[in-house]
Amino acid sequence: MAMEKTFDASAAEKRIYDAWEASDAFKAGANKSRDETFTIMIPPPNVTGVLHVGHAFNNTLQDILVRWKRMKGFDTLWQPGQDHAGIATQLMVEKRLAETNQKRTDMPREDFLTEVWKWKAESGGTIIEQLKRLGASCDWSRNAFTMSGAPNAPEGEDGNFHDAVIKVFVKMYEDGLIYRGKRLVNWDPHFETAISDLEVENIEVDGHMWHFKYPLANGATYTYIEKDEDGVTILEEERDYISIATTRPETMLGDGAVAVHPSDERYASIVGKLCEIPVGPKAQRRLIPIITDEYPDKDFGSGAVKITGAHDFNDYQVAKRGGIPMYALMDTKGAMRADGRPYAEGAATAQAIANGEETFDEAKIAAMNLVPEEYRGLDRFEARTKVIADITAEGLAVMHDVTRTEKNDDGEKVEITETVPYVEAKKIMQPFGDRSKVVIEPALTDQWFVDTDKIVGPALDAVKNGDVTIMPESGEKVFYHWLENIEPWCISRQLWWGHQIPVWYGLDLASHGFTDDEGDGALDIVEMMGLLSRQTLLDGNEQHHAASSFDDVKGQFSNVMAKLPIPLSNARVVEVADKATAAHTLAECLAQYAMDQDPTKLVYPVWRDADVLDTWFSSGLWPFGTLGWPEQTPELDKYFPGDVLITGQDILFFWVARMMMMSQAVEGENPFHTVYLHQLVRDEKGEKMSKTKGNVVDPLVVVDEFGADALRFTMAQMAALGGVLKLSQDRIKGYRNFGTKLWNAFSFAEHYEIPNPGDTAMPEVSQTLNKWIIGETAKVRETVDHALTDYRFNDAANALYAFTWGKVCDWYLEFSKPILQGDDAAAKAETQATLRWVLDQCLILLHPIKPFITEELWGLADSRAKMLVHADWPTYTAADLVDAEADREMNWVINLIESVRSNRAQTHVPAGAKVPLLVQSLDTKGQSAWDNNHVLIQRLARIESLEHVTDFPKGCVTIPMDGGTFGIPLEGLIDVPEEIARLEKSLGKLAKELGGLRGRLKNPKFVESAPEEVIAETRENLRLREDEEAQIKAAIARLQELG
RNA sequence: GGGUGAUUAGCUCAGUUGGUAGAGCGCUUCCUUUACACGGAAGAUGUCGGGAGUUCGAGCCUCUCAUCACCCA
Repeated sequence: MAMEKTFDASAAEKRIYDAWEASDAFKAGANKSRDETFTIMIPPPNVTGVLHVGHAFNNTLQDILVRWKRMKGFDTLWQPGQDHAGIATQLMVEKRLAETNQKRTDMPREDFLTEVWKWKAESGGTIIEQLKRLGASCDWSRNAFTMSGAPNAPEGEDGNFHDAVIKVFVKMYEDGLIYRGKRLVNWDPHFETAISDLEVENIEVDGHMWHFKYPLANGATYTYIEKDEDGVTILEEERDYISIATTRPETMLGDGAVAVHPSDERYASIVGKLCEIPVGPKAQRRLIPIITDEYPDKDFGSGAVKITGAHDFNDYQVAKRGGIPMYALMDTKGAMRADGRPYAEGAATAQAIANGEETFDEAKIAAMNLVPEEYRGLDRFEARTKVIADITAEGLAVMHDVTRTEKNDDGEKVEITETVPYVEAKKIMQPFGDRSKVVIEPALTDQWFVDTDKIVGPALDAVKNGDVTIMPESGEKVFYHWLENIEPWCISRQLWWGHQIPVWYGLDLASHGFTDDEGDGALDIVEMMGLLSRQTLLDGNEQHHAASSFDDVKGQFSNVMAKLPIPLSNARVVEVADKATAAHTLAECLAQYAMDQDPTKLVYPVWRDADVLDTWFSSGLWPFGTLGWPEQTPELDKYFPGDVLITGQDILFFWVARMMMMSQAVEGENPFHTVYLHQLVRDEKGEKMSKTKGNVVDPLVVVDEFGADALRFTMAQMAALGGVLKLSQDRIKGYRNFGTKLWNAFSFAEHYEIPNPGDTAMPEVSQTLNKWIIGETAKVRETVDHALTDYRFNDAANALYAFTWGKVCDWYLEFSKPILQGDDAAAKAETQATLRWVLDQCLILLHPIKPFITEELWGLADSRAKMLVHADWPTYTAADLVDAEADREMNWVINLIESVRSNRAQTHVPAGAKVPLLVQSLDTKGQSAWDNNHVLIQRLARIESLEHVTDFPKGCVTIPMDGGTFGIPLEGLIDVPEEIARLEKSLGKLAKELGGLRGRLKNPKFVESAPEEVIAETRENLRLREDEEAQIKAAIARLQELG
């Protein structure tokens, strides 16, 4: 069966991939011939995801390493899987529900989760199929999912991941590494959840800065003096207010203070006084103190800053330092709060606090709603507009004069000066949710945090002491910088899709005054009812415990209850939906008890945290969760810790650092020894790919057009460490052509009817040509191994390209033609065997990068012991196989052919014409090189004959070679002046080089300090150049005689 | 504002302990020669961003300036 003209990738790829899978070629440990393991954990793509060019790059590199190690006989595992991707997936399913006018919040949580699982079943396999099209050789039988084994998972989604996540949470909770706290977090008003710092994108947008007057209390005044840089007073006036600049007027209602810098003389006289927030009902304007803090920048705005601890990260720090109350103004949707007691009451309490007349704690502040009735329920941006309008209307906006030119009724230009509110147009950095794209609101909420300070140490040390290498090295600096300044990691998310936090809460009865007034160890009805009538159960504190299930947590609550007076000490712990239900249930059962005095009916209701864990909490467990942890499986034993993590630089903090911290915190080991970070893949101009720009390259479209191998080779070739990745269509096309070149090398072999028995051993050879190519093969094998060992994928790809095309196809195949067509049966047989062997080596060495076409060509043989995917990687070395003499001779031949061709072309000898060749003073080595290879030389350089001469004729082009000078007599064929000009040009170049070489050698310091071999090399170089110069000069002389 | 990286042929990029610059694509000329026109042969193009320094010698090391990109504020 004759080979097709080119490799039909689209037809062959699926067939080949199916054959690999059918033979379990990718299974963990497949083709192992040694005990060493090689493990790569795939960075799990989102289960919602579709393959983008970053995945294609990332997974190509992983596949190259895995295929290479598998062929080398390592016990290899490439662990695949997907991430449940909390926010992204929930968003996706919500969008889908919206198509049928359904909303998540209209359905029970269970039903929504069923929808998500349904959606996962439908489209979760997409990315797997796409990875297969790339040729990814993952052990798909082990495919993992970060939500596997969750309580609500449908059949077929069993697995250990949920257990692992819960177990780690409980362990870290018990070890004191996880805590609950009220802190300012990034709040996404669209998803109504907290998100981590890393999920926030700060984008510069056009904003405004408003300037408002905060009147001093009781009509106080002060002299405001503004000085310029030289200390000269430029403004002096009496003021009864302090001017505040803000980009967020709607948060003024929550101000707790005004801060100025301690060194700011302008305000020194009013520090400690009170000023009035100029918004809200006049009767209840709140007064807040003017304080000092290092935070305000004297040169920014007015130098005075309003402090709104619950709505700004900087203010939060100031408020914490200064003990300033932080009043939360917004609800979970980013609208102004509408809950709680009337504004007047809240404002009065706040005033009492500001006056120091009343103490406060977190819970008390949190319950207060300081939004005046007229603003309640407004969206935050509507509220902003209204606040601005109200303040301006009252005359408390800072005004300034603006002059503009206008045409009056007569068409004349007139200048009009108006006094308008002072509003600066300003670029401001605004935080956006990376998923929701809405403005993130800092919000003061109760969240769960990992105490990263406590677990960051081992991860830092691992890199510092070299246990984990980050490539490129610059990644290490970035890693240190982030980890050394690490913030607590907020891990709770107010979502439904995810691992529900395994924490249960109960009302803290001890703190509710369920006290035993009589001290008799028992509560009587009066004592209990007294408490209930105060109705403080809902506002009060809670206690919480973590455990992997409700049954496990029961005991912990019982233990606490046991310390309470009878009969509460015997109450049965039951689970209810939420806090409100708990309070209700408790009250009801106490009332019941009051009637029947039956302690067996007493219950203590607890409720589970409704939140789920940050997706990255579970993906942090990926290196061992995928191997069956917490079960001590054989796979865990064998494949953990793994070897290399290949991932994008953008994910270093999100994932890499957290995996390192979690692996250490849980298993006490580093999850891998090497991290290979790569950049974002960009378009050919170096710009980020984005849908809006329309420059997104779909890897599957590329695969359709050029085949997976071409894309893979391009990816490998781009993968220089630390480099920017620019993907260009032309390159991909070029490497597709490379595949065709390889294909044609095989059709060459077929054309010459070279036997193809398969699995040929390296032949014993006597022909120089064959010795040479075997040596070249050994060299490239070493280069490839070294390159891949060092993760220099581009070096490996380039070396293989240069070898296959530049050595095998350009020279070896050409050289072999005369032998293959000749009569020397022994030489022919040897060359046939060598050629087959060399081509097989090309397939083996190229297979990790170009798996499909190589497997296809491998299959052309009569029989093969194994598929190429499991072929044994060669171990021969250049030291054993390179024959220096053969090497020298073949290079001499190549050199001669190239020189003759070059001279022919430049002197316009017709390409088809055969020319005679002359040679002068050829030494024995040269003569033998000629004798051995003259057939090749004559054929490839189109030479008629060789004649020994003592002098070259006039009009002869000379070719200086090691061991003799060749010449082509061209009298009458060449354009003399043109040829002289050409030679003089090269003489000019040579003179420059000679100058440099001579200059160096004449410099005594160079001779003194440079290493021996460098000097020797320079001398040899000079000798050769001088030789060349002499020959060119001679050639010019001859030509001049002619002219 | 802080950090990291980049700046090399027309384009996209290599260049591993400092020894005097390479690849692919594109371009020019020639060739349809019995593996391959997704091919073959030959060729042109670089004060390695600017400036200074260390060195016998700098694309590579140091400093500085400029421009760009990304990350974090």
